[in-house]
Amino acid sequence: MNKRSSAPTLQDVARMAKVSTATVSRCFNTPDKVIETTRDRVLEIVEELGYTPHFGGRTLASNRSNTVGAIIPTIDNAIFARGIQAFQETLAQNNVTLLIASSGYDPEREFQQIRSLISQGADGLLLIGHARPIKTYDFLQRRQIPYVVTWNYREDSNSFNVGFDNRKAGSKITNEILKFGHKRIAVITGHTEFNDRALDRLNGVRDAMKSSGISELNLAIISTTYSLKSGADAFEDFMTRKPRPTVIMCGNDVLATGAITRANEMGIKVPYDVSVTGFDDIDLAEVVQPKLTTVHVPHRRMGKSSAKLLLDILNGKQDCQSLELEIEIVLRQSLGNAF
Amino acid sequence: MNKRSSAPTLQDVARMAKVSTATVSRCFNTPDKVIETTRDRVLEIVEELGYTPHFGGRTLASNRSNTVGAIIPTIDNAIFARGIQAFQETLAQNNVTLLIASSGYDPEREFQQIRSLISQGADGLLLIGHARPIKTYDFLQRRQIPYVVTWNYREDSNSFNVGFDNRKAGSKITNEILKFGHKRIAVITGHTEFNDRALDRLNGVRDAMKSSGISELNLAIISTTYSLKSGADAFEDFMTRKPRPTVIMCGNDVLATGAITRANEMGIKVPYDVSVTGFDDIDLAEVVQPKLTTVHVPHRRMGKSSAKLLLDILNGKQDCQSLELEIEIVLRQSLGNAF
DNA sequence: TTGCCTAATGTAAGCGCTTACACTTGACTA
DNA sequence: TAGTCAAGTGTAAGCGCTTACATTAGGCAA
Repeated sequence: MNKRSSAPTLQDVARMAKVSTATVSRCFNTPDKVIETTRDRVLEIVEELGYTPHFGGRTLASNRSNTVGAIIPTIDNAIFARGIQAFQETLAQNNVTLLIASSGYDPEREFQQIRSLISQGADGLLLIGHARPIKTYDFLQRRQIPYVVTWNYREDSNSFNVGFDNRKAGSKITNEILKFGHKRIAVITGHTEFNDRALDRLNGVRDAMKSSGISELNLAIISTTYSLKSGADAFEDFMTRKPRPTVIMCGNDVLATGAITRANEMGIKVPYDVSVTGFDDIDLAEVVQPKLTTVHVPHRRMGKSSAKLLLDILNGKQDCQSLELEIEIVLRQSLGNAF
Repeated sequence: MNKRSSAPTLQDVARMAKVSTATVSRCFNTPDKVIETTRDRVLEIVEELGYTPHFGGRTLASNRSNTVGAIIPTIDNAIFARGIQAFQETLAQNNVTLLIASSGYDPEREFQQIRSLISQGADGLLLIGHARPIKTYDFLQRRQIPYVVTWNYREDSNSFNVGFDNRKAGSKITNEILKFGHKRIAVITGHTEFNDRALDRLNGVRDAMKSSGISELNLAIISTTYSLKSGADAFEDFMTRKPRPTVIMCGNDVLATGAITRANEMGIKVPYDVSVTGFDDIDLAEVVQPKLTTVHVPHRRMGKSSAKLLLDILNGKQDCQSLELEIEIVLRQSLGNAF
């Protein structure tokens, strides 16, 4: 990597403005401690030189970076995009920069990324979901790293936590489905290892079935990766089984869209031949035909609230609180009566 | 922001391993200059302490950060997600971290973000498109910042550049459309100010029409923001005009999907009543009914190649070359004969 | 006038790291 | 045997910045 040789330094500015480096520094950090005439002169030079403070020097000296990190499973998925965008916007309003890294749903990589972001100077972190190895939590604990867990809310969590209860959400949509008279339920879920959102949703389905007195024997599950094609393939798999399920619940809208697309190709009519539901309520849900009945997740609010909480923690605010958000079921056309 | 007080330092490691700080440092940076027994001892302590090198110190001392920044118009859009994901993966393979910032299509904010990323220590940058104010280029020039422009390829660019020629692409799909006998063409484009991709695509349409001897009077244009709803509204607007266009070309697949969705709602049959085309070939294109005829953009290849080029530049490799990628037209169902 | 206080600014230490240079040791060559 | 060299390690300077503390100057009360 090459040198950033030509970058002007605080020294350069100080020399040209005929003040000490301390004064220049104060112009940035505590402007009201510098008399206006001096400040103007300094800022003029700053402009002229195109001076930008050197981040490394700054963090070293002040032991803070105004940077937080977020580690998300993948960038390439609409599921996270909206929430992260809101998270970032809120941080930006507070002059905090966001570093984004992705783990590819791999806890080991997540751990590395956490270390990497911390050594990059991140003051705090945003993490998705609760499920991660103890050693990761140990590290966070030992290094006293402020962090917020989002995308899932758990009553009993030891972490600061903003999100919705995926288990309740799973139950809620299942109850809705049961109202339509469905008995044979199939679930296409994302892999549940180290993905507590997926796992909790699935357990929510089980909860609801149990409390309605429906045997687990009526529940069929395929777990797969999050892609249109996986959703489509899993759908086809279910449709070749006998007896067919009457409803196919999908772990997110991407899987559900894949399923419906395949249904259309196979000439299977949704919801007349089989119902399909999604989860998330991303744009896709209103694009696919028939439109998806799904769980509406308040992504933007989640991102914004997470940012606020993390900022509060970092600013040492007292009694910071975890926050549970509510979800709603959005009834569209892909869920119909059991036949 | 709070202190990271409890982080162990190089010193701590050195003391516990009974070596100098230089040796510990070498274990990380030039491991083959340290004899194995020493290295093992050091790494053991590193593990035990959960030591992570302090980024600030590191950048200060070495004047490099192994970090590059990317400024994209928005995170919340599938258009960029795939390419950026590939970009990031390639960097990660080379132990380079990616910082992502978003500009919201605003050149002023882009400039700020560039400054911010640079002061964060980014060694180089990825920028989307060529269109930005001179002062931004001046800054990049003056500070000698290595950068790669992507998502558009221009023969005459002064910048390192990986992408496809949006103008040619615009022509190419227009020619395809003309083969289907279309004469009255409507375009729904993103705003073209400081968006050279959109502008070039539009100019490509004009080029193709001109060389086929079709008057500009047969071209209607609406420029709008990139969202499903904007696409839908613009579509409806066009459909109420007389005479109606026979084909609606959309600046990207999101707009096109919005258009088709609205068509379905209005009972307008695509492609029998009107044809619709997109641009990008994201997942959406195969989900919407009818499936989209669109321009396939090699997003992943673009991201990967951009990363490689940027890394080469940063490593001071000689004769780095800009790279033009080819696009292809994907014929699906949304384009039919003019009626 | 003297003494005290405050506001503005300067001085200089040191944040954690890399690296040029110096030193030590042991092996090899002439 | 002395001389040369390379490998492994240590010493210490200094990267750009913040900030505790020191200094200066001017205003005001006694």
